[in-house]
Formats: sequence, structure tokens, C-alpha cells
Amino acid sequence: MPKVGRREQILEKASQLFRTKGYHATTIRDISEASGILSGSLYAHIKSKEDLLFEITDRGAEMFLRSLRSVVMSEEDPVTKLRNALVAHIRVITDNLEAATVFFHEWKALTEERRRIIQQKRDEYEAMWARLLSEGEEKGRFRLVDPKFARLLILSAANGLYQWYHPEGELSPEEVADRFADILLSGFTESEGGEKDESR
Amino acid sequence: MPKVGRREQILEKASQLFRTKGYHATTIRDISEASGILSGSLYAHIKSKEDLLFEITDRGAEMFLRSLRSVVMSEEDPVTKLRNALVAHIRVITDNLEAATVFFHEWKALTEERRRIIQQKRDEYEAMWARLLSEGEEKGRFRLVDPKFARLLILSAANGLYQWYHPEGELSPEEVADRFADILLSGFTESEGGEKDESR
DNA sequence: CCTACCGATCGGTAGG
DNA sequence: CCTACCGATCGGTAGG
Repeated sequence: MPKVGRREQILEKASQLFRTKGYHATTIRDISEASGILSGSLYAHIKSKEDLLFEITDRGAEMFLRSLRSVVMSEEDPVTKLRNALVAHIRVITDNLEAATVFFHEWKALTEERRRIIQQKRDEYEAMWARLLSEGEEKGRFRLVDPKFARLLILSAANGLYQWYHPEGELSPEEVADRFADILLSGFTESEGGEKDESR
Repeated sequence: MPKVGRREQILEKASQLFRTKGYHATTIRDISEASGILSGSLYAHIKSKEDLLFEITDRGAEMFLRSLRSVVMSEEDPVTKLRNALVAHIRVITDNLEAATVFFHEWKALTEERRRIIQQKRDEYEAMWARLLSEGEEKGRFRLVDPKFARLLILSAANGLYQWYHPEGELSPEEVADRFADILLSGFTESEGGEKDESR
């Protein structure tokens, strides 16, 4: 008899294993053992190993989209929006290190149809960042020599977080976002020193 | 009878497959098929599948180390060194996209002993970057609120390159490095606009 | 959720 | 470098 919440527990164990060993190196027996059941019994809860990967990856994508949407839709100044978008992005990663790692590292292991679904959500996310930057450009708050390049640099740097951020380390997510924004902003805002937002 | 250069060809095919499918998803039969021989014959050239991964990864590590060493040992100004280090890093990636991707993405699939060897070389590489940045700080050319953070941000952004750079795209490696340096430098050099190096 | 199992495929080897 | 294999393990299923 399936226990309530068992499926969530399996997803969590799978996330941890996919993160540390990678999807292909993680076996159904690894996951079932970590979940305290036998491998055959796993299929009372899931349909396939790939279903697990897709569900973890898709949830990750939705978390990024949801958190950025609320920032983009706000009426804040572009500089503040950039700061808030960074905080949001970093928070998703730091609050969901396993899922975020799987999202960044293992999504290519999905079969084509589902990989396309994730790819679309990634594109949508990048498009939201592009709009945020171009809005800052239009309002004269950023000077971007190459907006596409700036976006790729920001997201590359932000996505690299999952590889070195340790929750038990010295920096809180907000501190990470602040330092990040300070380096970036004084890089492409007019004012010297980068307009630190003291109001938060 | 082993053909001369066959081993190099196998390494190249393996790099391509590891890059697109990942190490664990690539089978010995994939590699041998791509190399035009049968799976059993592969073992006339290699000892194991993991040997291939290690050799590709280790060569990647050595390329990064070699190219950065020559920059660090030069007598240039720290700002020029930073630019040159970025060019060097990006050149290694763009000139060796397959090996670089495998180096960044698949090194964790190595067994412990060899993973430690690669980890050491990664540490050495990061230490060279740290020295480069602290030298700029000491000479008053950079103002780094958090040097460790700056280093992690730079390397994260630079390492992300392999995920979006296409050799047939618009930007040459030098252009990528320049835009990169411009955003970074005007972020943490005193002078406004970022001291673009016109002498190159 | 367990027992018992299956076909397929894996990395790798022996002998030539 | 081929032929011919092998033991181990994989994801997944049938029946309870």
C-alpha cells in the first residue's frame, strides 16, 4: 500500500542521487534503497526512471520562472529589478540545491520530447532576463554594449552558483546577490560605485 | 595491427560522444562504431572506458594550466594580465570545445583517485587566478570588496562559455574576451569606463 | 509493497 | 583488429 508522501520522498532521494552521481550513473536500485523499498516496488509510485528526472527538472524550471515573473511584473526601477532578479535567481538555487543542480546538469539526459519542453522554459526564462535588461537600457539606467552578451554573462555567472555555493558557508543568499549586483552594476550603470539600494 | 594515430582518433570521437551524450550514456560500442572498428578491438588501443575519460579530462586541465601560466608569469600590468588571462581561458575553451565540455561536465564520473588528480589541477588553476587578482589589488589597480567572490564570479561566467559559445557564431574568441573584460573591469577598476587596452 | 524474474545491454576478455 | 563470448547489471514487469 503506497504511503502518503512517499512519492515526494522518492523524488527527494532521487534528486540527491542525481545530483551527486548523475542521472545515468544512478540506478533504480540506488533510488529504491535510499527510499527504503525494493526496486520492483518503486514502480508502484513512478512509471519510469525518466519520469523522475523530468518531474525534478520541470519543477526546477517552474521555480525559476515563477520567482522571476513576480520581479519582472513589479513597478520597480530597472536597477532594483536587476538586484531583485538576482536575489530571486540565487534564492531558487540556494533553497533547492539538489533540484537546481539536476536542472542545470542533467536535463540533457531527457528524451527529445521532454527535453524540448524544458528547453522552451529555459528560453522563456532567458527572454524575461533579456526584457529586464532592455528595459533598463531604454530607461537610460544601463549602458549595454552588447545586451545579449551581458545576459549570457550574468546567467552563466549566476548558474555557476550551484557548483560552489554551500548553504553552511559564510554568505547568505542575499549577501551573494548583493556582491554579485555590485560587481555587475558598477560595470554597466552610469553612476560610479553602482547605486547600492539601501532601502531594502 | 593498430594504425598510427588511431588512438588520437579514438580520443577525439570519445570526446565528441562524451560531450553530446555524457560519459555514462556513451557506450564502448558507440565509441568503437564512431571509430570504425568493433567493440572488442577497441581494447587493443585503450585499457578501459575510464582511461579515455581521464585522458581527455587531464589534457583539458593541462591546457588551462599551461595557457594561464604564461600569462601570469609575464611582466604586464595587472589589468592587461586580467585581459590576457580571459583571452587565454576563452581560447582554450573555444579551440577545444569538446574536451573543455568534458572537462567541466564529466570529470565527476572519474573514480576517486583520478578525480583527486583533476581536483588538484583545478585548485591550482583557481589559485593562479586568485594570485592574479590579489596582485592587481596590491598594486591598486582593482578594488575588490570580496576577492574570493570576484574570482568565483569570473570563473563561473568564463566556464559557462562552453554552454553557449558556437565557433561559427558572430563573435571571435578575442571579441568575447574583450566584452567580458570590459564588463568586469569597469566593475572593479577605479577609472571610469574600464581602461580599455588599445595597444593590442 | 514484496517475490521472482526477464530480456537487453553493459564493459571487458580470450584466442587468434 | 576480428570472432565469439561472458558475467554482471540494468530498467522494468507479472502476479500476488
